This record gives sequence, C-alpha cells and structure tokens, in this order.
Amino acid sequence: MTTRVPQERKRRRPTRSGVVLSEQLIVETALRLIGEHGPEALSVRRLGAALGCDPTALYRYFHGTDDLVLAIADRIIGDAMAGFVPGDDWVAALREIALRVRAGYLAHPRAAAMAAHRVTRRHNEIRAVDTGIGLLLTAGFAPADAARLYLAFIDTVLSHAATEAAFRALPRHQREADHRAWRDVYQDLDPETYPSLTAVRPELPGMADSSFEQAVDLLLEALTARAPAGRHSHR
Amino acid sequence: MTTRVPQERKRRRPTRSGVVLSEQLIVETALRLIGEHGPEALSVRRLGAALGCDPTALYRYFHGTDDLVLAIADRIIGDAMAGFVPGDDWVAALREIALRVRAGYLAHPRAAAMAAHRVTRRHNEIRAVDTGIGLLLTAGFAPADAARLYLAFIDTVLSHAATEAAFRALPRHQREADHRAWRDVYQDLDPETYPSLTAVRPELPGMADSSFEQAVDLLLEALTARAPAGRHSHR
DNA sequence: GCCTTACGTCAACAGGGTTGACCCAATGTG
DNA sequence: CACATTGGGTCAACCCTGTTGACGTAAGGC
Repeated sequence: MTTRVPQERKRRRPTRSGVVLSEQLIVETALRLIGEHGPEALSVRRLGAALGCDPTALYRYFHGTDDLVLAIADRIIGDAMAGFVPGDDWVAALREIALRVRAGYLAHPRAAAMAAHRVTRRHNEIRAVDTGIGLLLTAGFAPADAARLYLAFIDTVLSHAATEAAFRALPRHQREADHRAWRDVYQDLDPETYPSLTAVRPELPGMADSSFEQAVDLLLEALTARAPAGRHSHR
Repeated sequence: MTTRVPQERKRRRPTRSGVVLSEQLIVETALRLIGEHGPEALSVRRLGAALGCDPTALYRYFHGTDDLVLAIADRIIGDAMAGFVPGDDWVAALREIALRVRAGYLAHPRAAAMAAHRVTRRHNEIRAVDTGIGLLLTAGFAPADAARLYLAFIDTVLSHAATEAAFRALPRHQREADHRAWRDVYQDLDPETYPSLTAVRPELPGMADSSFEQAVDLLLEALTARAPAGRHSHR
C-alpha cells in the first residue's frame, strides 16, 4: 500500500479486540514487547498480536518497518536525554551525555541495534549536538575544532553504544558463546605462537567486559589536553 | 541436523554442477556475492545458487548462518592484516592496525555490519589481538593496563568501522535520504533555538565526513600521554 | 439518515533459516 | 578387485518474516 500516513487522525476506529490504535501506543507497545519477551520479539506480526489487531493495520501508521524503527529511535533519544541540563564542568557534562546515550540504547538493545546506524536527524538529536558543541565552545575551542572534535566524540559514543546494544540483542546462546570465548578459547593458547596473550593471560576474562567508560575517559583526557589554556574543566 | 563439522575432509564429492565445495570456497563466494550483487544478496539460498549446489549443503560445512558469519568475519580480519609487520613505533603500528581494519570492513560493508560485534574465536582474530597487546607491552604498559587499554582501543576502532560499514550497507535510497536530511535540517536552523550550531555553521558541511581518523588520533594521544616514561613512541 | 472514506481485516505472495530422510559415490580394507 | 562404510549432496517440508491489494464496515460531516 504505502499509503500516505496522515499526521492527524480523527476517525479512531476500535480494533476487533477493542483497542484504539495510535502512533504513540504502537511505539510504546513495541518497546514493551522488546523489554519483556527479549530482542527477537519485535516483528510486525508479533507487534500486531500484542496490540490485539491485525499486523497489517500498522501500515496505516507507518510506511514500513524502517519508518517504525526511526520512530522508535526518536523515542529512545528523547527518553535518554529527558531532563538533562549541563553544569559548569564541560568534561563532566560530556561524560553524562555519553552515559545517558549508552543507557538509552541498552534499555532497548534490539531497537537500538536496528536504529543506531541510521542518521535520524530529528529534533532531539539536533538539540544534543547543539548542546555538545556548545560545551566545547565554552571550553575555549575554536568553532572549527569544536565541530570536528564533538563529531569524533559523539560518533565514538554512538558507535560503542550501538556495539554493546547489538551484542545484547544477540540470541542468548550466541551471546554466551562469545562471552565464554574469552575464558575458554583464549585460555589454552600456545605460549610460543601467542606470547603477548600468554603474558596477560590473567586479564583475558575481563576482555568480555565493556570498554565503554575506558574509551570515553581516554577521549576526554585527550580533549582536556587539547583544550586552550585557562579554560580547563573545573577539576 | 547441526552435525559436527569436521576439520579435515577427505571425501570431496563434486556437486551436481561439478563444483567441489570447501570452507574456503564458500566464504570467498559469499564475499564475492556481497561485492557484486549488493548487500542483500547474502542468504543461504542465494549462496547455494551461486555455488551451484543445494542450499542445505552448506550445513555440512557450517552449523548455521551464525557460524558462516563468523568465518567470513575472520577472513576479513585475515585479509586486512595480511602482510602487516609492526615497526619500532608502537603508535604508528596501532594506527596502521586501525586503518587496516577499517579498510577491510569497508571493502565488505554488509558482511562487516553483520559480524563486527562478534568474537570470531578464530585464528586471524586471535593473532591480531596478540599483536596489538604486544605493542602496548613493548610501550611499557603493565600487563593489566595493556589488556584493558588495547580492548578500549580496538573496540573503538571496530565500533567506528562497523558504523561506517553499516551506513554503506544501507539501501541506496535510505542512505541518500539520511544524507539529504542532514543537509536540509541544518540549513534552516533558528539561531536562538540552536545558538552553538549557528556559531559553527561554516563547519557543518564537514560534519558529514567520517570522524574515524580524528577519533583514532585522540585515542592515541591519550595512550601516549599515559605511556610509562622512557618508552615513548619514536615521534 | 445518508455518503464518503478512513482504516481494520483477510488472503496471499515471495523470501528467509533450518530440519530429517534419502541415497549415491568416494574411500579404506581384505 | 570387490565389498562395507559413511561422508555429504539433494530434496521436500515446516514455520518464520515483511509487504501487497482487495474488501467491507463503521465513523463523521452534512
């Protein structure tokens, strides 16, 4: 069909099971579905079943799966950044942005895994970019540097968060197999073939943990070092 | 079936169309398929057709799609790292690893998008990890730090590369729509609502470019700053 | 109370991964 | 050289997926 999806709906017709559909309700149900029944639960058919309507009714609200995904992504960003106000410390503010984005993604891994590599240049994201660049400007960076460096920072944060989300969106047995790999496969290695891995063997199980905060800290250290003198962070 | 996949095969029986299957041939055909007929071309059925065999014959070589994906990922890593020998400069070596990994992913965007967040547990991956950790050890880092910092470094590189690959793997119209949205959205911004973006407006067109190298440089700067004294990079 | 049309429903299609049964032929042995 | 073994290619089938076009019903404007 790919019918034009109107912005305002007046003829709200209850579904066979009595529910009245809406874009909001659909997005919220999709997120709830993922949260309750695991990452694989999101499909047009399951979503229809959860809503108590025919799966194809969703096509009256979204042009297709892609459209639905973008709507979900916008909702996630909005929820993650809700109530954020940057303080005086620009480094701390950037770190909080990073942690909020990550938390938002991990709250809905499957949706994030689908949407993270999309460029949803919508209101919430634009506002976040404006805020982030503003932080680097107040740190004393020249406009050109502020733009470039913020891009590097936020791209790293988004990429990391997307990777973590994608990992959590894997079916459980795959996730556990990957996790076990660092304990099992990497433990019994030939010392001569892999000398460096052998040297750090006790640390290998930790390789399964997230490196998100470590990477963010490294980036913020580099940014602090590059910041013009006299405009340092408050600590 | 999920039969045990043996490592050594002796009874090579030609397929109906005369081709003799092998793990190598399957992986190479999968990569060729993706390269020629676009990102969506990779499916068990299409792969079987391209090989001139029944699709289910692949299950004699791989336990399932997941197993095949891991094999493809390891192949990409192997190709990317082929012929790499680290020089004296550990910073330069890490940068080259980053650029090689990225180039390998971008050469097969769709495959990379599927495999980037997985742990392949295979030879090429293990060797790359050993090499990277070895570089940090020669830089003078303690084993625990070397492992943790290498993880942060390589995760960032992999995440960035995966994001770029995923974007290139999108259907053309989605990719172009995202690009257009970026241009259009930032053209008519209200200066009062988005003051910082307005301040850096001349720099915004450059925001569409990749921030990969910028992010890698920042990370390497931070690592250099943290490196034990007397073991600096050669420049 | 009628007419229009929005929108929920239904049936169907094309494509996906995965399976168990079948059976031929390549191999190692005598 | 002949035979038993079994690896592995083939086939049919199952259930999942997103998406479509036709259909009809009930809601709203008049």
